[in-house]
Amino acid sequence: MKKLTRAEQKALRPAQILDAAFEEFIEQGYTAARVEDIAARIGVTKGTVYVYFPTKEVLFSAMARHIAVPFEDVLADAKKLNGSCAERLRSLILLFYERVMEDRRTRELLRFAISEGVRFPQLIDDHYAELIEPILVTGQALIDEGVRQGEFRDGPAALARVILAPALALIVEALIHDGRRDLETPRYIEAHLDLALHGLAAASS
Amino acid sequence: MKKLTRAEQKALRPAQILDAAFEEFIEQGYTAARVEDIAARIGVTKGTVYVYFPTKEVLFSAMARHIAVPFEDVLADAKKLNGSCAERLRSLILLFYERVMEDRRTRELLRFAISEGVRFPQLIDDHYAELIEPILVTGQALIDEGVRQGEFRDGPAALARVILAPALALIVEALIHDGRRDLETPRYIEAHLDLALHGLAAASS
Amino acid sequence: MKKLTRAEQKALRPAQILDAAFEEFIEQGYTAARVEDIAARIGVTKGTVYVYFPTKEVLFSAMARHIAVPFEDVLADAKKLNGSCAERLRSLILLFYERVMEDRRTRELLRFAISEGVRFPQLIDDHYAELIEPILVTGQALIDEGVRQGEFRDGPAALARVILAPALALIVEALIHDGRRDLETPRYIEAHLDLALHGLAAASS
Amino acid sequence: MKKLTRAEQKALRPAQILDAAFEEFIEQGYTAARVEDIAARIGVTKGTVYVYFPTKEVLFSAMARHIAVPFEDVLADAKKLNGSCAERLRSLILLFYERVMEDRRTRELLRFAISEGVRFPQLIDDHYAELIEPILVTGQALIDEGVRQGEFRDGPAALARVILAPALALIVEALIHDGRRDLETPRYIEAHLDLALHGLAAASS
DNA sequence: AATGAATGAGCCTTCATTCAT
DNA sequence: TATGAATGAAGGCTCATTCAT
Repeated sequence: MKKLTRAEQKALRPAQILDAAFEEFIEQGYTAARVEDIAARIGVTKGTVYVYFPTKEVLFSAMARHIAVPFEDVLADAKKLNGSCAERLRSLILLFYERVMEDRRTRELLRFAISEGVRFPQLIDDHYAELIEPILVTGQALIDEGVRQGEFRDGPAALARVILAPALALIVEALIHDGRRDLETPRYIEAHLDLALHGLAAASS
Repeated sequence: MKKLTRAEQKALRPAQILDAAFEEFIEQGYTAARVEDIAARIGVTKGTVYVYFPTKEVLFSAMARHIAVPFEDVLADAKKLNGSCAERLRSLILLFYERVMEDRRTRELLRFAISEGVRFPQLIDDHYAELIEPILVTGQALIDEGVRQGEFRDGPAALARVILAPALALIVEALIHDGRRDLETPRYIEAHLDLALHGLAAASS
Repeated sequence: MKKLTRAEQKALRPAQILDAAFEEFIEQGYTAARVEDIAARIGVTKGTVYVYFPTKEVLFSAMARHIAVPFEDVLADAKKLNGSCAERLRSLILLFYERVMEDRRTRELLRFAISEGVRFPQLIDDHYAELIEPILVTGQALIDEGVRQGEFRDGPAALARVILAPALALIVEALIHDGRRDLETPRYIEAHLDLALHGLAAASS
Repeated sequence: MKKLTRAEQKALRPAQILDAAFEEFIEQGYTAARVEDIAARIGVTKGTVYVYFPTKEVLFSAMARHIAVPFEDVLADAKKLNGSCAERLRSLILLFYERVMEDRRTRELLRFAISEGVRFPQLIDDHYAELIEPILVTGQALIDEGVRQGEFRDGPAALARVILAPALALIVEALIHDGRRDLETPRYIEAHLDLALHGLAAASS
């Protein structure tokens, strides 16, 4: 198991370093994190990190991109949903909870967006455009379709950002309490779905 | 106006330092902020900061408490609301937007909760207990009253955290985009109110 | 003796540091010299050096300017010379040996010009224009005057750079052998004067 | 041309490395030069350099010896000179300009003698004994012969170091200005020859 | 109360050198 | 012979903190 060839080792190193960097940056923040501690997490010395990443800043950016990758296929899955608009909206919300809220890596990505945004504005804007915006666009398209079909009522509430907001808010609560408090996630999600679907429902329902 | 006695000067110093610290900590984060830059903001040297605060950590905690003060009277105002439960809920939500979302200082307090939470967990927990929890309790009490009075339907949606979540989410969006993008706040708030009130409304309404 | 006030100490620091830097840069060269060793020479820590000079590069430039100062009054003295042109040329050459060749600080300045010129071209050019050029101009004026007066013969040899060259060459020998070999300075100077004066002498002399 | 057998390649490697080292050491100085950059100049990696030279220090010494080789036959040519002593001295001086002053490699050797002398005193002393001293001895012998033959006057000026000094001084000027200034070499050489020959000429001439 | 010179621990980054491939 | 991943000892520079004035 421990016997990897040099070439194999090398191919794995960047991802290893990035994963270690993720943990260290989360725990300490960009400035307080030490390159040496990142290296130590995978049993190498700091020189090795510099073989792959020229500066701490580049390492951070690369780490952010690396972590964001799995985020991308949430969208792919969102496109495959079936059923009435209400059913599909419900599924979209649930998908968001499962894949974003419940995945530590994407959750922590939001922490970086908030805490290191001043230092890496470009990074944040790119991530927003690539990850968040498409989900909002998908959600909005779904809502608009529901309105056209008479499933949802036409009114100001038909705004995807607001409909999905409780999921974002729960991630924030999770980041703030960081395991020190019970979020009552199942009940929260149920309330969210209930509010969204009732709030959007056409008057005759 | 500029002529303050030494005694007056002295009485103001701590608040001055705390305000300067707030700005610097926001822009740089706890670790990257420099005591010397905080001092420079009010035209003194770093030695002066140490006259009032023994360490950078203590300074940060004091700053957080100092910034949180105006937050407290949101609650007082919330208690004075009149009208039907729906009207009062509406007012409570609007109050939250006006006094929290729109106030830079309380908004940035949330940034600290997210970015420095690992370093100052006690601080975060205290703030949550003193500031957020009472508002949620007040909101929940209002909703529960509405349910008892038949104004609101009885169901899972009747959860204050979810009802208020869009306001929290908008603050987060504000922190992330930091002025680089239009949040469409008025439309967002309208949608939030519309969703909350329709989502909670009793069926016969 | 050891009792200096803070203010006095501070006023002396820059010069102290610059003198220490001079010694260290000579012994090690710019790149190999360590700021910490410079500081240690005057019994302070490296942080202190950075209180006065923001980078090692700036420190080096400041040191070069500091060392070059005494150089300047060689020129002033050169202007005061009396006697025939031959006597004044003789005195100028001797002045150069006494004040430049025999002064360790100006001698080492030439080493920096040669060894660190690639790194600090501006510095070298400035020094050349301020220190060497005026001496050559003075020497050339003297020679030209001698020619006009019939004291010196008119010919290609009447070129100050060549007439003074042996002095420069001796400095170079001194830098190369660095005390490991006897330069026979008195005999060398005598030969230089003899060559210059006979070489320039009008045919009839 | 580009097709060399491995064996040929191998035989050339050391010289290639030494040439590359020469360039890099000139541009950066011993300490600042990087082994990796030396390797890159000939399209290999630093490991290769270590195959041939165990340390950077050894590499530097080897480079100095390698560069000095062509220097040696200046002497051989000097021995072949014909004509009167004045003619032979003239030729010797010109030979020195052509072969030393005008050859970048030997010129830069002088820079190393001055800048890295403290680090490699043995190297400098060896070079001096092998390269400079013989030339001075040859020059001195020639002058002495001229004196004996009545061609040159007997006096202090008859010192080879002083007679040849302007050539050394011009090399130094070349090193200092490094192409940023016109040295007026032809005129300078003419002046040098004129001064030397007039300065040494017997009184009756 | 305010200053700012001085400290020294600490961190990012570099690079000569090693060695398994 | 050549490679280049990995090491680890440095070294430049920063900054929280101290303290004499």
